[in-house]
Amino acid sequence: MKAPQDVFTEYLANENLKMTPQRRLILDTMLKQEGHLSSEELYVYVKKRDSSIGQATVYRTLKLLSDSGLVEPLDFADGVTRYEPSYGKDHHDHLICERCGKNIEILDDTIERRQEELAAEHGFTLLKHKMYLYGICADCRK
Amino acid sequence: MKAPQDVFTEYLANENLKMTPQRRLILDTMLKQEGHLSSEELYVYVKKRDSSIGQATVYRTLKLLSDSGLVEPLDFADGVTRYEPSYGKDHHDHLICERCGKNIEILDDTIERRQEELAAEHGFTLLKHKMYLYGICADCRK
DNA sequence: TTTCGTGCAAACTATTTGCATATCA
DNA sequence: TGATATGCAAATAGTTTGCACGAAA
Repeated sequence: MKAPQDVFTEYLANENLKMTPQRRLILDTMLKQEGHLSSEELYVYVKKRDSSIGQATVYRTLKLLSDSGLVEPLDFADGVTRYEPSYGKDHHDHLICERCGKNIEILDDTIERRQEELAAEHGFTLLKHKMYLYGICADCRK
Repeated sequence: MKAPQDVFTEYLANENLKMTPQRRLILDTMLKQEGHLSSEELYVYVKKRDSSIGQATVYRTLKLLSDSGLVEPLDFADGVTRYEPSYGKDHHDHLICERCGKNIEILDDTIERRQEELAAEHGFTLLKHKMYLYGICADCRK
């Protein structure tokens, strides 16, 4: 599997876009973080490494990373778009504790298959789906 | 089953809030519309019936309707929160055409059941879920 | 008759964009 | 060299909020 940095560089070249130190740094920072980062959060980390980088560049780069398939936007419906590295990772959905915010990655073949079937039954070609389960985790229920 | 208007009145009384002509009109307008309305869209309809009503009142009332269980907020990830009447209606998910915006209500017992099981396997008590399937419909594929 | 609601406009938050300058290919 | 990227600040879009006045319980 290609390194993410190479994937990004190739994507940029393909689109007649350019690799820059900013883009390299933002991708690197994104990949080093675990879990789900908002643009704002990523911006904070990025600024620690290069305080001259502007917030707009982070927004713009995240869009590129998303278009190139390296990260995936998540939508927990709190008004903030978060991203997670997705390159080389299996698809998964999310199980979220409404009390403590705990966020567990889940995957279920039965559901995935039924989603395909359901779409087909309605004449749709399925492109993607979003599934979020919200509940209270065991710790919070104690 | 109680009338939605009564449900709303009771909810308000319970919360020490008041029924007003505006709230009555907004609920009534919401229920008369089919499908998924944003606050902005609802505001346009509401203004046709009473042009003195302010947009903030529509936002505030939608929140109350949501809290009282009469309507449900939807999140199609386009930056706009939409609502649909949910009182007395069965739960369902959405299958959305990315090209024409067609929006089909779907429901699948197998998926619903697996969602419960998945949550339980992780120690969660499931409160709710969101599932959106995105694809291209037959018409748009022609 | 007091608490709550309303309309208005201003405030807010997340994100996007215009522009002059700086940088990559 | 010429197209693209950057940082900044201003602009945008959806939504929320402060306030003085008006209305429901």
